This record gives sequence, structure tokens and C-alpha cells, in this order.
Amino acid sequence: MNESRVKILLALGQLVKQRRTALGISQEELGLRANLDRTYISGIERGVRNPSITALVSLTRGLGITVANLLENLEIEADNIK
Amino acid sequence: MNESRVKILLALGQLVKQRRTALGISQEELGLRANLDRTYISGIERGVRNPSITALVSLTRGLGITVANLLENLEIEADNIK
DNA sequence: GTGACATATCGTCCGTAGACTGATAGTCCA
DNA sequence: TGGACTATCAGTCTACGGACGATATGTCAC
Repeated sequence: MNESRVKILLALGQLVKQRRTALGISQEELGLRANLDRTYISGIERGVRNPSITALVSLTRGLGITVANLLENLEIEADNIK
Repeated sequence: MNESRVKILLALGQLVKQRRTALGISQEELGLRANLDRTYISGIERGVRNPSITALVSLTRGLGITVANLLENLEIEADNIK
């Protein structure tokens, strides 16, 4: 308890990192684009942060996609974590 | 500032309420299925709450859909609010 | 070497997420 | 008129969201 929560957050972090590196930008650059703190982006990618829906909207705008777009494979990815 | 945040939360509330009423269940029943408090569900539907990604996963499981599923039209709906 | 750059990680801070109790009010039906 | 059901809303409480400063580590080029 609660490993389901951890799985979700780790899966989310992977999805964010994949998209960010695909864009070839740093965490700091993404933070600037999304108007979120650099260390907060780091926390999300490491799965230690639990962002709100409004933070996710900011984040995905910085990534050039929609929230639904980012989360399409979230539950599937989470099920594949250990 | 920040009316963009308010728009997002109002749009989210509409999507949740639409889906819940389509299922024909009460806020309390959804709360039981999603393991979230009755008054918290009410706050989300009224757009005064800003749920985290893990709360959204719980909520959408209670609704029988995925998060991506619920949020497909979020940004579009938000743009149409006032 | 040292310098720039990227990331991880720590600690502090304020505001709010989310659970809970309880009150109020509207609708519907016996 | 009553009670069952539903939703809004106030208020309290603990835990965590999210900003920020600072340090540490590693990598690469010069």
C-alpha cells in the first residue's frame, strides 16, 4: 500500500520523459515552456510527484500535446510496471 | 488571472457530471465506487476542486472509463466556456 | 584541469488536496 | 405532511502540491 499509486506516478513520469526527450529539450526548458518549476518537472519524471489536472494541462501544453494525448497509454503502462 | 484554471476545472466538472448521469448513479454512489468522498465528488463537478492524477484515475475507474477517455474533449470544452 | 550544461536531491515555505461531520434545501412519492 | 433521496455548502484537520534556493553528481568539450 499504495503500490497502485506509485505505479501510476512512475508510468506518468516515463510518458513525460519520453515525450520531452523526443522533443530534445531539457527539464529546465520544459519548465520554462510549461511555467512549472525545474525541480518539479524532475519530481514528476521520477514518479515522486502527484500533479493536479491543472498542472498536467500546463505540462502537456509545454510538450505540445493534450492531456488525453499524454495519458492514452497511462493505465496500460502502469499495469506493466513490475 | 487565473480564469484559465477555472475554465479547465469547470469543463472537467461538466465531463464528470455528464458521464455520471449517463450511468444513472448519484454522487454518493460514484464516491463509493471510486473510493472518494461524497462532498469531494460534488466539489469536482462544481469546478471548485483541482484533483490530482491519482484522484482522477480513481474517479474514472468509478465511472468505468480511462482518464484519457474522460479528458478527450477537455481542452475543447474549456475553450467554449464563456 | 575548469567550465558549461543536465539532472537528482534536499529543505523550507504557503496554500490547497482530500477526508470527514454536519447542516441546509430541493424533489418526489406514500 | 411526512420521510427517503439527492446535492450544496461550511468548517475542521492532516498531508501533500508546487515554488524556490542550494548543493551534489555526472558528462562533455576545451
